[in-house]
Amino acid sequence: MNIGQASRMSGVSTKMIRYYEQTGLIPKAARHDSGYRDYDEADVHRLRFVRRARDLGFTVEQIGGLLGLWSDRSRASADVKAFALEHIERLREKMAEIEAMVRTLETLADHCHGDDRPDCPIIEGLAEGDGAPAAVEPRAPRRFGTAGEQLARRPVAGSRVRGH
Amino acid sequence: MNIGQASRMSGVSTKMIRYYEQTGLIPKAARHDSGYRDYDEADVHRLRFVRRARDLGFTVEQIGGLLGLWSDRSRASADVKAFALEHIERLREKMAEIEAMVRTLETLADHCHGDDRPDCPIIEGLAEGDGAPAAVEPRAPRRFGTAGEQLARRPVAGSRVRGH
DNA sequence: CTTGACCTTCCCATCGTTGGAAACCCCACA
DNA sequence: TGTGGGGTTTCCAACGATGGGAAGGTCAAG
Repeated sequence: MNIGQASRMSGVSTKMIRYYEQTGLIPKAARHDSGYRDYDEADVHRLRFVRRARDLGFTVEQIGGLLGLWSDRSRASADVKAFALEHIERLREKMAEIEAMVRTLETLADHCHGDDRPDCPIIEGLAEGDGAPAAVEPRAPRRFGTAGEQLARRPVAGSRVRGH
Repeated sequence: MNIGQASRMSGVSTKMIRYYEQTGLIPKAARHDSGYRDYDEADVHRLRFVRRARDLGFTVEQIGGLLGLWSDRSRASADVKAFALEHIERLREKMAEIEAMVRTLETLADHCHGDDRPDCPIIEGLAEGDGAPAAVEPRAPRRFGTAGEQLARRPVAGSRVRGH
């Protein structure tokens, strides 16, 4: 089948299928004489695997590892479990960071009367708030970046395949 | 003061200070005869504001809005509060997405014995799991992208200024 | 044979951030 | 006065995952 149908069946956009192939996450697709990529059920199966892993927050690199574990019939289930548990741990850290943001913001918002007057503890909190970096000892490098950095991200993607 | 000192005092890297200036988030800095940028206390104050907002997960664009609210003495505190509450809402959505991932992964991991044998419900869940996109109706476009997409992000950044 | 849907390979943009190169500036020390 | 080292300037590129679009080739139905 052509890439479009594989896309529809897997839920991975054609753009991403080509990208995954190009970066080596998935093997190069077979080609028709025309040059069109040709996919079979196994390919679609793999693409679905990739998409589900992606939906669970694994990076493409990690998915490479998962694909390896998938096709390695000699690997122990403990290996997979460790992989998953580590990922869960990372997800929890991310959640904790966001939760901390929410708490801070709620505290600020709670103290803001939210009426027509200009005085606003939220803005003042941002302007004068603690955590003054000059007064703060160097924070240890964080393994996976601030959650804040993750929030500034990309628009519309739940609409992956259908989106065009 | 030079950019380096402003960076140290604000917790914003020199790179980012220049970037914020270039993109218009902050006004162009004054210059010495030498061409070096020149910052005063007010500039540092603004940079700190930006950094705190960033740490709370606001995008640079949103921070532009916040800076406007900050300097607009005629705006109502209600405006700021609405801004904050909306952001909190977005943070909560993000958390909920990640939480859903965690739940799914935990369910899978719970069913994995995690020993030397190769059978692994985690891998099988990825390979065969429900949510088969072909069988699923088009999901509505999501306003802020899947949380999964946010997780593939950047290394080391808590070490912003100290990092070099 | 035309039309339109599909496919191909390109390159570009996004967002926030870092890295590096080549050049220039400043200050202290000899 | 020379020199060295550190700070600074601008510019260009990369990351990761994704979408957008152009310019052209292919295919199947009419």
